[in-house]
Amino acid sequence: MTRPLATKTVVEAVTDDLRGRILSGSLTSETAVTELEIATSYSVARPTAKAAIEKLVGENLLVRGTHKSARVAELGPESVRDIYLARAYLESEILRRLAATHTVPEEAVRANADILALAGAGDLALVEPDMRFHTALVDAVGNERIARMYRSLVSEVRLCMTRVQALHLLDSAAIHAEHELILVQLAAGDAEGAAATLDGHLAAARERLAEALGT
Amino acid sequence: MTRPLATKTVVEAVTDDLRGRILSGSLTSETAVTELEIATSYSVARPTAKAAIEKLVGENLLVRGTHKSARVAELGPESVRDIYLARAYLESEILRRLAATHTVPEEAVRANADILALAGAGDLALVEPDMRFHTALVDAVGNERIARMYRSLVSEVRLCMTRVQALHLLDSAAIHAEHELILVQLAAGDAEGAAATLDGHLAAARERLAEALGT
DNA sequence: CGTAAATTAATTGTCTGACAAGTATACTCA
DNA sequence: TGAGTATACTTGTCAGACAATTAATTTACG
Repeated sequence: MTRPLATKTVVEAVTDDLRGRILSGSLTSETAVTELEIATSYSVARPTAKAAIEKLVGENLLVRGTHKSARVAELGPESVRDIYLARAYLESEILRRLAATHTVPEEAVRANADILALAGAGDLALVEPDMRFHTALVDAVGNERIARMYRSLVSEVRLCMTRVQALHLLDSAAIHAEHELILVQLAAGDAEGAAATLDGHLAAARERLAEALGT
Repeated sequence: MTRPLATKTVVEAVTDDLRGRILSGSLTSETAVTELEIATSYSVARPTAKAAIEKLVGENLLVRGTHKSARVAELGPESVRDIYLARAYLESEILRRLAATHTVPEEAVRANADILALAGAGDLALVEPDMRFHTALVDAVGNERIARMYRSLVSEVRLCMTRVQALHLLDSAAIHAEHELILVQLAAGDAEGAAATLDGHLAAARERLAEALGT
């Protein structure tokens, strides 16, 4: 069996780099993303730039109307609440099912340990292990489509977080403690408890983020 | 406020028609979908056909590797189980939340009535109101991203169903009864009961569909 | 006769260049 | 100052072409 090596087409390369720029916050909704600008800055043809933009529109990271320039999706408080509520719907049910089989994903344990290790490394550094913790839970159910759906949400969540990276929204100790509680409840098979803890965990983050983005 | 009138670009028109042909089953995974064939049959340029194909790939209705022709996504038993399990994850949590507020969506009630009305109209006719029932429940939570995720699953479910339309997999009376029970449990605020009923409802459909598609 | 290598055909990836169509802005004239 | 027109900018679509890769067919050799 030959391993499928990661060869990237030009469109994919541009898409990935653009996505990185969006998620890192160096591309904001203030500046328009025109096809010509992308094409010239990457030295590719316009159809190539167009394809990359349309891919990101499909991922809901960019928005654009017909004959209008694409822009980074602006995420107001209502979008943040929508995203986090969607997360809560997905993840609380996931926890119920994991608790039913007393499953405690190893990757989630490692990710939570990393949160403690990075305690004083700045707020932005906490985002990655936090995301990894939740992603590990989702992946543990082994459902391809659930994982796909969650990925699309995660992109938007990261988009939010870069906007408020300067604010001290994340308290590493509190996050670690709540995650730990969830893991304990999973091991104990306490489905309702785990779901409730997660709801609280996400609700707190949601409201703080929504408030920070509020006009 | 000007109403956004539904003008379709050529790419959208081709995409919509192609999607219809896929969901109706007139395009199967046996025949390859080449860019040139689409371009000539619709009398559009190849880049236009390419864009339409890539849109449908983004919707997981078509699959294709680099430098290979696109094909309708083949859905074996494992895909069916994956899809239905994802549905169960989403919908059972949705029912819990709807039950918490004793919400009984009117559209779901109407859809379930239609299932009875179409009792003897052939199996394929039952798919539409069945889908409408579940979609109504999802839409009732008022979450844009949840709705988006569910839509992508529904497309794949319909893709499955067209493959087994000849089999008598759906018993309208049983479906109606289970739906009715869910609505009653929602009204009573019985979250666990509604979730359990749904799980059974989806599990039965899933196994019958998976078995029918089994090699 | 069967297997492996080489050639050929088919398909997609990407580019250049162009024109049409729509949007938004700026400008002119009343 | 306000309204209508004119202009620049951007996207939608097309045509044509070449490169790169995959798959199939043919050929050569054991």
